[in-house]
Amino acid sequence: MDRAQKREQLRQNLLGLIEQNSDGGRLPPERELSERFDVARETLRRCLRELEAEGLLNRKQGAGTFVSGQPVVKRPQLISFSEDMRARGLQPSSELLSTAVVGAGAKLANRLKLMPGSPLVEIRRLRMANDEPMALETVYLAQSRLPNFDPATLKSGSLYELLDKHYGLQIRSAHQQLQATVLTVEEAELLEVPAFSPSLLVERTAYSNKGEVVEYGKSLYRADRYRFEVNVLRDGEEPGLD
Amino acid sequence: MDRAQKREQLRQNLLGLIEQNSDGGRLPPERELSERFDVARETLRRCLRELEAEGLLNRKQGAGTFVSGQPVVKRPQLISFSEDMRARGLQPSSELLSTAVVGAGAKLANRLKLMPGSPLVEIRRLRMANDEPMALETVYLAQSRLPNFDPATLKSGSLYELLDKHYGLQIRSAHQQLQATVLTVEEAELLEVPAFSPSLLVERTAYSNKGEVVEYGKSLYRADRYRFEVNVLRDGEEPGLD
DNA sequence: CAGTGGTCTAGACCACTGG
DNA sequence: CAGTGGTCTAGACCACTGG
Repeated sequence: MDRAQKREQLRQNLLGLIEQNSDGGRLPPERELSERFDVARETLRRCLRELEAEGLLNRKQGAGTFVSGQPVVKRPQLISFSEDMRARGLQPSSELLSTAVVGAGAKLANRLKLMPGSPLVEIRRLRMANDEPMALETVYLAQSRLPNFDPATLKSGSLYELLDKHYGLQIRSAHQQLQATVLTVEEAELLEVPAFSPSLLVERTAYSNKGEVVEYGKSLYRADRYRFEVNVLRDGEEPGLD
Repeated sequence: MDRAQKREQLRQNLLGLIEQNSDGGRLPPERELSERFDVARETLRRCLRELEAEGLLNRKQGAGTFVSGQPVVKRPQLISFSEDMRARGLQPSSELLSTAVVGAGAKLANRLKLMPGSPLVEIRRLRMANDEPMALETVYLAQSRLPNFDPATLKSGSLYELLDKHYGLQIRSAHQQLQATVLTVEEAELLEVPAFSPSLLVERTAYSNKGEVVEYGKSLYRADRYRFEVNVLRDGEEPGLD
């Protein structure tokens, strides 16, 4: 039998045990399990660790290994504004405020990993939900990656879709930073709230599947209409570290 | 030397090596490292696995272990305020503002899945980083789960630790909601910022390993000193799943 | 092919739990 | 205190890489 298959087999056996002992049940001790399934205790433990990381098990030193009836927390995903709004039951739309080509300043050059002064496409959009302003978004992309870019295509569609279809750029991951801020008079006007209203500022750096920075953007969300949600798990173990 | 300290020591040594071989450099082979740092290869490997999961290393069978300059998406984790601050290189501390027993109103009863009117322990703390106010935190727990609760123990320690040690309650996951808001005069005073300053409001519902709601809390973070970070992946891809 | 990381073992001892 | 999970070891063999 193949080695890799051995751990897979063991995993299946353990999953069987977990099914039988639902919610709160205790598994036999590790030494007994390792003997029963004919694997070394460390091999068994590695498998148990993975199942624990997936939320199926719960181990406590000195006490035992328990089946946890807990639903697994879903990993947060990168979704576009449109997807986000639809998931909230709202109808997304956009108003293109401006597009421009600007030279990258120090900060933007750094974020996008470009030489300072590199030409950037700047896109400003007012993002609406059920025809009410929800967020003010400014996005920067390296112009060199977008030959013959036509801003008009953005009037209705999604930026990510455009990047994918026209330029083969696929966003794979993003780093987001959230902070609270206060709107300027101009921003407040666009979002149709009183000047100096609070706002949730989301900065996003998006990476392609090759690890290149594709996009840097900042969105100002209306504090009265938008909440950001995250589900998180406790503990350092990542499932399947190897 | 303590066992746990041994892996910590090893980790520090490896971090040192990583610093020296920046971006793309190759680490010595595992067998050599394990000899150099006087640990078993499996121990070394476990440490390497962790560093890889954190995105600092990149291992490839047959080829070697490389320092990765690439941003890797880290799974977001539920961490306590103290852990959060330490990760940011700041020294956490707390000032206990008040503890009280209050009856659950409709909203709190709903959040904590209790009958309205159930007694709740309310804990208010000013959380500091490097002795400067960082956040104002209010936490609610069902009193019935905390027999003989002594608020004094909270003066220095971590709430999660207390829950674990004294009551066997382990937090396994949480749902967090973030929004921007404005501080009241009283809140601003405690946080030592001007009245009506913006603030990042984080609401958290924490679940035990059995799926019960353990804690509901809200924290007001100083907008000028705190950013919340999330890394997200597009689509179903999970890094490091086996 | 030599050299690398990946898997697995059998066994020792430690740290914690709970009666 | 017996029993549990947690750490670590020394060594074997496998699977893959790259010249």
